Amino acid sequence: MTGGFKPKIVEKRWNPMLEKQVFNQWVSEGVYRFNPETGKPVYSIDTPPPYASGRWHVGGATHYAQIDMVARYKRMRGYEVLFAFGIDRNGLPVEIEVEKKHKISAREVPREKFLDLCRKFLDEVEAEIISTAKRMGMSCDFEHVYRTDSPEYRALTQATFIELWKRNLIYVDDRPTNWCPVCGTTIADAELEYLEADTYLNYVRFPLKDGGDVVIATTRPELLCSCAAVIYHPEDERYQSLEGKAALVPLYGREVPILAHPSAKPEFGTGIAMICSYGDYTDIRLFRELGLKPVIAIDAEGRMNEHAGAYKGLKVEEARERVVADLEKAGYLVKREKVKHKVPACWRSKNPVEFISMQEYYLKQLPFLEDLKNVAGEMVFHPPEALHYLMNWINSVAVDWPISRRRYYGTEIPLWYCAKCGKPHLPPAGKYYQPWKEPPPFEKCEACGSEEFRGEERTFDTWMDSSISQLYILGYGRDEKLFGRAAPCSLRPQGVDIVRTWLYYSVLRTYQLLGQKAFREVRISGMGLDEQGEAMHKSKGNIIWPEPIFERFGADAFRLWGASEARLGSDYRFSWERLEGAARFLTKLWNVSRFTSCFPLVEEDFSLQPLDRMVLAKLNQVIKECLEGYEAMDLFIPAQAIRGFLWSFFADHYVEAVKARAYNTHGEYSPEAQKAAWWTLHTTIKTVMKLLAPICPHITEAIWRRVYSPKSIHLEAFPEPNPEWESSLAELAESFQSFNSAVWKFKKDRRLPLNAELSEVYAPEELKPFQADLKAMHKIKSLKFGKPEGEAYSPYGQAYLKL
RNA sequence: GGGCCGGUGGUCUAGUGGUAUGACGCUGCCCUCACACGGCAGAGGUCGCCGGUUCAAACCCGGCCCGGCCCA
Repeated sequence: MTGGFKPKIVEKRWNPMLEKQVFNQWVSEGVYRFNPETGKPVYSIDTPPPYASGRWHVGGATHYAQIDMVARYKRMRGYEVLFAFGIDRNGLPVEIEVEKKHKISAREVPREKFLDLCRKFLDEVEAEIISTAKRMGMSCDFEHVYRTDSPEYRALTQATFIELWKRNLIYVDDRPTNWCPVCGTTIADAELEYLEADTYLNYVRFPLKDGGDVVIATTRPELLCSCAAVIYHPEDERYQSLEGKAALVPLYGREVPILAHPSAKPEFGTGIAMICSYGDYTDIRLFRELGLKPVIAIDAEGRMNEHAGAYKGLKVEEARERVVADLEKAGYLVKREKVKHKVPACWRSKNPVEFISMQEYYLKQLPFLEDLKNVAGEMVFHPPEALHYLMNWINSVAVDWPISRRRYYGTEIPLWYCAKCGKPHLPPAGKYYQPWKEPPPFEKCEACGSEEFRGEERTFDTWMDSSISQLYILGYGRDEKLFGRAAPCSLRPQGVDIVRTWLYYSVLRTYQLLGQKAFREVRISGMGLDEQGEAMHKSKGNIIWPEPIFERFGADAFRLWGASEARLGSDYRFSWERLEGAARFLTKLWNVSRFTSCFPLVEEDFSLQPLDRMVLAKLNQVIKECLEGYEAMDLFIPAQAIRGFLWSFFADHYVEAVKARAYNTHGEYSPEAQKAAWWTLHTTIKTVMKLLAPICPHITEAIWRRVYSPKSIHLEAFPEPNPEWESSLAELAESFQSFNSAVWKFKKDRRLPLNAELSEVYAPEELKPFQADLKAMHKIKSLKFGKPEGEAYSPYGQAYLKL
């Protein structure tokens, strides 16, 4: 380097492999340990407990990285951040994975053994997830990772159930619910997804009792045996003559009424439909509305039962084909049309659900919907429009929440039933109970005095556990001091895909238990997509894993990409190109810092030059932008602002202009002016490091510790605009930049090196304050201002130049 | 079928009344003393389509098409 200035940062570029060292230093210094004893306000983040049945792909990893950025920002803003990290270990996906892996069925192995297999599997995946989280530089409290299947957590789930039971919010009912024959359990509406499927629309002739016939259209001919009525639209002129008549069900010969009902769609099929128990939601509604008697024809395994007569024992799909064949043979089948339609399916197994009557426990939610809309409105959403995802769902909730599941790896429903009279008994809250294998904590039945009990075998819907994570992390029921101080939870960050489940249920449960909003703020992010813009699925084989990215580019490059890829709320598409772009910015950052690190840190005897004041004024603007972006939790904004300022303005223009003064090789600048250059360089770099620290925690930490302080940058206060830096000189930035470009272009057009000398140049009048720096920067012998006379000058924008 | 969101150079993105911002990529030149994972310069878009309002529309209104999400 020139003039004996040696950089404190020696390496020419940042080595991402050093990130691990940086992380270990944080751990050994306990930088992110949550300390409830500080007087700082608590900022609690209810990070989604990643589901332990699968590792993170880049989409998931990006989401967690973004949450970490928010956490780090809040920490620098003076909050004691409670950044919990939990692992969601309950529920069906684990069971399905384990069944697949060991080629077993949960129902065929002893429960105890099955649970062990699940636990072992979960431990393995959990270790991978935590290792990835650490490699990404997450600033969670890893010393206190919680698990939703721990006795403490499950005891809390059970305690909330006991509480709600006592308040009469839970009841038993035998009603048609969504039943997944593959998983063997009831599921809630929120757990349904609609899959497009190819199927046949069958046109079936129903004879009329009094002669003649009608043709109905159905996609579910196997349900003929449970047909209870035939409907047409009241305004459908084709069928007015059918009023009051009865039809005979083909193959079964049963007589069913023909009714006019607005649920029939005249444009669908023939406009006449059959109502069966239960083909779909409409069926369920109509049975209830018309008081029809259901005939359940499908059993819990998804097979036809005795009501189906000859088709008994067949699976639904098999029965469908056989029924169609028999209809055709008997002359009832008019035609078949191939159609696409949406079928409700289990979101875990992806199998179509059946509607089957089952006795299950329900949690009342219908009476709370209006209140929920009110508390939802009290929560601040980022982005603000995301509120209506929740509102839309609340508005479409139509039935209470079935909360019991006929599965194994979940929190047990804490109930024992009297073996004699059947009365359910609740244990006292506070302990974790496993009624299927434990004796009851009471002697005899309250009702009949019997001493024999039967333990409940079912578990809860996983969302019963997940929906109290915001209470659990704050110590609800365990640490009342912390809870009283920190509730309601400050932030729920989550993906848009689980608004109707995790967010909705959390809001519901918190309201039911505490009568208040669950969160102060909610951050809703879009989904991570692959390079083609499609969602990543194991089945599609398009998953991109983050670990190779960390190896090649480092966690910070990945994080910067994750921050700058898309605005908050939009989906983000993975791109190797853009990732490389992020990595390149880090190299730039490193090298500007390296350059700056050549110069001494000075705090006095400097005299700021106009060029310096312009930079500081611009820096103020960047600080403001960053603050706005971080407050809105939209990391795209600070990421873009920092990049634009540091690279396109600071490095490209200011640094180039200030080099001569900083080196002051020939002593043409005063020591005060030279020191001002040093001070401005360092002040800007220090500030930018802090602005970027939440997004790129490793590289900023490395630079910080090498040049500025042995203490972590993450313990620094976040920058605020400095009123003393305000200056109208900021308005000259554009003119300054275009003048530089003009000179560069002039030299380029003449194939001159950029360090070639120019004899005479005219610059715009307003740039006069920068005279000395500009002169040195462009090697101009004579720099004048305004517009020259004569034709010896080449005009370049506002500049006029002569060799 | 209904609702919501989006459609801006090859890709992504800013822009809410005066013909367009930035990034990535691309092309050319340059190893200029922080950086070739660099610098400089440049090409590239009539802002999904049609119509309307207006002196003036990417931006306002209506209709349509495409993509996505949610609901029925």
